Amino acid sequence: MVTIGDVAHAAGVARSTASYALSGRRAVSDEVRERVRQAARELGYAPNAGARALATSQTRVIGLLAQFMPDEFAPAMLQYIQGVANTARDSGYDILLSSDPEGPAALKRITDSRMVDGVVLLNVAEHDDRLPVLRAAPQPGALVGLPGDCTGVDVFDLDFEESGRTMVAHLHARGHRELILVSQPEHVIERGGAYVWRLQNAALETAAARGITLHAVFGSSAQPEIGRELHALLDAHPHATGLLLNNEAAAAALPTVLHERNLSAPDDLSVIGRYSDEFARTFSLPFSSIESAPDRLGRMAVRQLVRRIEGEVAADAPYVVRFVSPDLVDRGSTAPPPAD
Amino acid sequence: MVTIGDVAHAAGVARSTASYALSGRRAVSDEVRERVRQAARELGYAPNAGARALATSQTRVIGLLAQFMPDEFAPAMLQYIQGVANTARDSGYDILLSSDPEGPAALKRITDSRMVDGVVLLNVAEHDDRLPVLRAAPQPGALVGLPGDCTGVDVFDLDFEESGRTMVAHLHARGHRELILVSQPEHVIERGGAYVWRLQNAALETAAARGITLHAVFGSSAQPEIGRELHALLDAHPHATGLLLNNEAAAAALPTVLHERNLSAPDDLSVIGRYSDEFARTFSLPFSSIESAPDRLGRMAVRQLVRRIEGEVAADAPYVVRFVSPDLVDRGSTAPPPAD
DNA sequence: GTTAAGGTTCGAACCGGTTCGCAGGAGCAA
DNA sequence: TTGCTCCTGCGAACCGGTTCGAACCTTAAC
Repeated sequence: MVTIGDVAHAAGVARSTASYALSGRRAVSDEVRERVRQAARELGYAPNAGARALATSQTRVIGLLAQFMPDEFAPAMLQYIQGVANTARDSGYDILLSSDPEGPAALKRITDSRMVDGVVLLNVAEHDDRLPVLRAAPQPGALVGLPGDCTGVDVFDLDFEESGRTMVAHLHARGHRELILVSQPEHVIERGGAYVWRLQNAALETAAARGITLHAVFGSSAQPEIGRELHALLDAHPHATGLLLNNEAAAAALPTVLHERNLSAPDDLSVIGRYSDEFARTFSLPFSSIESAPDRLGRMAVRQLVRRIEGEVAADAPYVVRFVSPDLVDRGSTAPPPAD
Repeated sequence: MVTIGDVAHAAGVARSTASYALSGRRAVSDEVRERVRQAARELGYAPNAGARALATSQTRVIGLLAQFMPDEFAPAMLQYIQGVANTARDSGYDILLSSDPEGPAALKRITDSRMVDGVVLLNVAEHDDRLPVLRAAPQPGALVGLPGDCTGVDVFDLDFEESGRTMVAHLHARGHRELILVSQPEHVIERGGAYVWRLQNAALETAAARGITLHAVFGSSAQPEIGRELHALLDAHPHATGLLLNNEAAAAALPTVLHERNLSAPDDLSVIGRYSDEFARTFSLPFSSIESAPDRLGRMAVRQLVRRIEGEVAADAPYVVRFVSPDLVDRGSTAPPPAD
């Protein structure tokens, strides 16, 4: 392989001069700089990443720890990954992806061996095993998802409280007085998905404050089951006029269920979901929804991480916990309740 | 950070001895080996990846070049990535992910700077811009997807010809004599998706050889359109009794279309798709399908790549082009045609 | 008792970059 | 002419591993 020594030799200068000519970190005469660049181009010189990392203790690589939950919808995860990957490379970083089932060990390996300058954790749970490892690591970290303890890391998440309030307020404003909220299954919460609680509690409080009824239930995340559950729910609450879905499987199953009951939204039932626009497109769901904006969250996390890596924020600058406000994407599935 | 020098010092030996003690590449007395290991453990030593790469010219990282097509279904892509990532780490490799829209430049950067020991290309097109770059690189490469020219790389793909034959033969064996094949849209083919042709041509030949009718058409990959197109198709060919779908959007839209026409599979229409089991689960599709096995293909590609990296196959060993035979996953959507 | 063989360990060089200190030369003022 | 500064470029050291050759010490063989 062609090294900077070869370039220097071809240009008739010392290695150090070639390095300075290419990096611009010290003044070099115009003439020499041009000769060096020319030589580098002609020889097809590309600096060796390992050597550079060794010399500068910078890898220009960001670690991305994704955990694939078998019961989670793939499109959303891929959007997170894309948001992170694209933003990273716009900032001049590559991505080291770990989809490791046992995340903490992988994280430790990657940070200990200095393969990365920083780390993004996706899908962070309430008590996440990866967090202690990340805090002990010398590299900065950014999370997507809100853990119980946010010290030492920058955190980005959707504002689930606000999402819950918005969903209820939206339907209440249109005159609905009895609503059903289908959350994700309990095992998602047990796994650390506290966001399910956050949305549900905020929704319940809002409903209580406004004096309307909200039936909150957990639904399965598997397809045939959730369909049956939705039927049962609609049977059990015949006077409910609004349906809130914080459960992607339920949203995907609902069109069929409505069809089978010969109902349509918003004429018979107003519906609001909570999922990404991409998800809506993939399943061609006609329901208005709170946009979960995975790409945006991924981008924000990387941006902040890069700022920390490059020292644009002081190492002791306070850590950020930022909630992005929910956008309600109107697909026309809400209206005043039927006159009855 | 703690270096091997620190470990050596703590154990009272030379750096080289510490290195040999840890790597086992030369004999070291039991006593010293134990002392060194002990010291490494106590100090929390982890070798610096950059330094090791520099010394050994091995990074133990595999580059993964995924191209996200906006009109492609995310779940499948994620499965490829998972298959690659999991197999890689079982073999002791990490993954450098590039989702670069402009793949060739990213590939060149990664290989030139020696960030990776080898490369896996996903979603390879008939004439793929990344291939010349890969051939010029010093690292070996493995592809998922069949390009026009396979020289210099190992190639893995589903056997689309066999898939086409199987689909037609399966229905013919059950007595069907007029079939419809919905392929992916033409722009997928123009982009280099020759596999669409491969399946379609094989299906047409098989139908011709068996003296039955096959209407082959291209369908959109967007949701509202493909639904209308399916309706139009069924209108246009009222005597067709079998439907073959090499188009994921069509498969996802079909349940609704059937419902709207008050048809059901297999009683009124026999249906076979071509998509992954994961895809079927995500959309809870009740149709039998040719399994596209993305995880399996990803795994095969990494396995072979690792063999080449580690020199288990001679550098001049012939390159592999392997087609995996299609599995037909029976979900009970095929039967003899209705008596009529 | 000398020599050969074998097992251990050490020191030095190397991988390919970056960076620091210094030296040589030009330009300018005193 | 001397003295100073400024501009360029060079050499050497360093980052943290790995690996080669040689030296040392036992032990065995003749």
